[in-house]
Amino acid sequence: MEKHSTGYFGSDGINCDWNDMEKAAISAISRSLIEIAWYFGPQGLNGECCENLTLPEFIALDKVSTTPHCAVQDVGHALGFTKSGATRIVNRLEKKGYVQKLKSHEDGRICCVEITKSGERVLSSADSRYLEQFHTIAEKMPEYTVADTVKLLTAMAKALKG
Amino acid sequence: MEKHSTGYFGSDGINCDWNDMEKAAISAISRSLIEIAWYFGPQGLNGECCENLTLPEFIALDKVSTTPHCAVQDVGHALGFTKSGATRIVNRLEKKGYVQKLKSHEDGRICCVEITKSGERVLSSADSRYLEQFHTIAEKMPEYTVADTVKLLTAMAKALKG
DNA sequence: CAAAACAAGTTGACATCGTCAACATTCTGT
DNA sequence: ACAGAATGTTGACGATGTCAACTTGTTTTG
Repeated sequence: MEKHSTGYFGSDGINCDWNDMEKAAISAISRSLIEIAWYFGPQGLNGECCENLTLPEFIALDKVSTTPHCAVQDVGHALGFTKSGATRIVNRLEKKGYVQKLKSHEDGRICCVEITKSGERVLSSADSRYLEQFHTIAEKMPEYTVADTVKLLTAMAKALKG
Repeated sequence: MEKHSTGYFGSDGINCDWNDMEKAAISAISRSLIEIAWYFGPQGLNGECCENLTLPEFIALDKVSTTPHCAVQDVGHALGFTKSGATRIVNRLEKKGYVQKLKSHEDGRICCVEITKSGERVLSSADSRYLEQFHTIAEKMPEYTVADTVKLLTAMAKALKG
């Protein structure tokens, strides 16, 4: 459970998963992770998930669309932003017409952010774009089926949250 | 080969890998990808690969360390930046003492960017940090061995470049 | 060989984007 | 009712990348 907290290069050979990999191969893992993160991240795909939507905006919009009575801070938490940053990204989405802000009836301090029809359209379009990208990549991995790749990535995403 | 170029939601059932997944599951893939990209990307890990190094800086430093006679623009290409942006990120690394610029002897226009000892140290430290993160995540995926996960991610990273 | 075209790198002006701190407004607990 | 806490907004700011114009050095071409 805590075996990695004191270093994963442990040379004692006990409780270490990395024994049979040389340092070079290990380093390759972090490069792969970064490669993937960079490719699908904020700078990848020409810096936009689809026309008119950056990656943080996509994530924010997704959060709004999947959260009933979504507060501004909920968006902030999804992104790891401060409440100030949350306000700003929600405002941007509002200016683009993808969300609207409504005062909550239960709590006057809270803004309920809701996705608009236009927002749903662009969200789905961005989704498609990512899927297309993924499909293209998956095709270049003949040693894996698409289903297997999807399964592992899904498990990994789930592990990130847990 | 070209089956996805006309849409991967094809309903004809021919040449379509997505048949047996509902739309929700498909959408989950792009969410997983984004989850991963966000986690390991520029905003993840507190916005720094390790103390004093952002993700673009890490990538730049890695490029420098693996490219003999690395020109400023080589760094730019690795990141998808303009030559102007490349100049700026190299300058930042230089100011931090992680690289140094030398005029090329073969071509007076070119700056050979070289990593310093201090740069190598921080690069390795950032590497470790990523590895640690990965290890933590991998532990939360009991259905896969670390080796299998590594293998797939490596294949995926390779596919991105190809 | 000289002039034009091209390529590498730098720089000033600028746009974007997120943080910090201070603030207004609205709840909550006692 | 009142102190304290929570939500959200805003001005000032810093970080970061682009664009266009420029300098310098190389290559091509007539």
